[in-house]
Amino acid sequence: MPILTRMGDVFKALADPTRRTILDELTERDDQTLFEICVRLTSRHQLSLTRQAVSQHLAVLEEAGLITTRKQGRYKFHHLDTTPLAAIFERWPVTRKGQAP
Amino acid sequence: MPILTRMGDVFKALADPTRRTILDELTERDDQTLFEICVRLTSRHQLSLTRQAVSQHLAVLEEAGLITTRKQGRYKFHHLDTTPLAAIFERWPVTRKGQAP
DNA sequence: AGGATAGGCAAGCCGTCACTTGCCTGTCAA
DNA sequence: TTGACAGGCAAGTGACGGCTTGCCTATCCT
Repeated sequence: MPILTRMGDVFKALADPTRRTILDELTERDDQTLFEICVRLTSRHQLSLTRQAVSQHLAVLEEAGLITTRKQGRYKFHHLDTTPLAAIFERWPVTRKGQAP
Repeated sequence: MPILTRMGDVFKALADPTRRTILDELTERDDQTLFEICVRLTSRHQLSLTRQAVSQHLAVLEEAGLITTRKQGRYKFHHLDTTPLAAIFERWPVTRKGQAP
């Protein structure tokens, strides 16, 4: 798994609303397993998805560098990593009101 | 054209590499017309696209609130607006090294 | 050992999206 | 006023993405 992820992968990963919800879930509670994420997606976000669907979403997020995984026994924990998002602001600086043009 | 744009529209707009290149082009030189953007996409980014293709891309970007348009005679100028990007960081704070956990 | 649990692999379906093609509207200059 | 220029609308096509289904591997607990 390459440390340097392509910028397009980050945007592609963020393009799907389910994947954004997964990031929300990991923001609130980090280092969850695949099944934990499945359960919380259905119980808290009214999303009924197959385990494989969530697994594929997690693969996309990992390829984008937005999450890292850690295997421990038969469990695989998913850790949120928001550092790739910083590249967005370096590319297009956000102009807030009161800033110099 | 609503001022409040859906968050999903922003990510959908950023998902396409051509649209990201258009944002780059407007970052470097703001308030360009459709034809100017077409020319600069082909001459500076080796992208050969139809005028309609670029027009549709601009429509997506405008719907996402990332660009605003201003009609003047038969010209239509496109102005970059990066303020919708700020919502990304408010949603998932970027943790840089040296920050408190 | 053996069943239950956590996860992976691969093929197939269907909707969405990017792009093209063709034609139409509005504006400016000679 | 007529042609050239800037842009818009709409239908059609091909490819990619999200999701499912079915089956397989690995780890843990009696």
